[in-house]
Amino acid sequence: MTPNKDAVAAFPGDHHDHGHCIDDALRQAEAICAKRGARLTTLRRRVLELIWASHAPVGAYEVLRRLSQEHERAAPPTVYRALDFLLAHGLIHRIESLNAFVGCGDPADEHAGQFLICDDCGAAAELQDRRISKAITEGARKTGFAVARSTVEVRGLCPGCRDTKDKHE
Amino acid sequence: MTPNKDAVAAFPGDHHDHGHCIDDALRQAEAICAKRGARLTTLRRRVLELIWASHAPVGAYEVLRRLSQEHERAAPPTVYRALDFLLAHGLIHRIESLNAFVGCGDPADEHAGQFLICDDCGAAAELQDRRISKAITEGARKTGFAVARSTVEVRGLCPGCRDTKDKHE
DNA sequence: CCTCGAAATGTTATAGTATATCGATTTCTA
DNA sequence: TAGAAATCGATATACTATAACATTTCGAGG
Repeated sequence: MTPNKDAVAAFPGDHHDHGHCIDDALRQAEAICAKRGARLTTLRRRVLELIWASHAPVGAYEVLRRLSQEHERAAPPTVYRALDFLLAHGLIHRIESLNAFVGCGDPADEHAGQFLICDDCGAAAELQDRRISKAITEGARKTGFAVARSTVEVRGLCPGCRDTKDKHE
Repeated sequence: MTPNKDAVAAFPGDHHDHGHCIDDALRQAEAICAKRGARLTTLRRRVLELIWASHAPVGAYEVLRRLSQEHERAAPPTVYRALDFLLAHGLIHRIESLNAFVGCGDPADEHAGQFLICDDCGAAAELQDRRISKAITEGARKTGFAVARSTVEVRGLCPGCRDTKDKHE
């Protein structure tokens, strides 16, 4: 078991080296796929890269638009199949409340997604807070419900946007 | 503030008097709308009733299909407008992970929705568990995120379906 | 009661999200 | 290298949601 990862993720600063985020994600993806004998094809790799273009979740059709600029024959199934693959291997997460997808920062570790989504800049940070998972499992158990998986999507303001609002409003 | 409502909701039994659920929901809706000077028109009332047809979330187009059988001129906006009204007044909730809507069992009390959704029978039970809300708020706070509202949708098996599975599998 | 303005609903069109299906191609493996 | 399986191409279509404007209904004030 991995060490405690409560609130592991946070919002990267405005000026972080995002190229590093992308490189890191792609390297991890390759390692994971290699280990599992899964094929991270050029197309899938490229879709993963496009999703990692920022920390804000991206819609499937936005991925399609971007992909189309370099890949003549891209159609909705092209993208959805790649997304399905990436989801199946935990390389991306689906944000239900946005019908959008975001890169997973820690794909090596199986985990339920908990997301903080900024209403201002759109960025999504992934949380892995044991207290939240535990509260959910226990709350559910009281009613006799057996938890399989859970979706937690929190909206509000990220630290950066909160500061901006404070100054200007 | 209302008294503690941790885990207020549970799954109604298979043989509960669902007519009572519907009547109760409609009565509460009328009281709330009256108090606020909001107009619970025939159409809105009927849509609320259709959503309360069961404890499983219903899609907008399913509502439309049902409504069409008695209301010749129903079109998508007819339904979506009614849904918007009902959402605005807290009479129903939207289940993001299903693109569907479910009646609110306690519309008089403002609350964040936390839902337990059975993968087998489709029923959704609403939870109002302070520990979950608290864990989310605190987990978010550690990262400097200011929570506005949160979506919690838990999938798994409800007590009834869990029993059934135990017997037959 | 009447009228006027606002709210609600009707109507048509279209945007946005996702999948079914079948055929062609590539890749892996025996 | 042939056969099977996985991937991708291509087309069509289903499902979800909203835009825009016309018409009707409702209710407050005259």
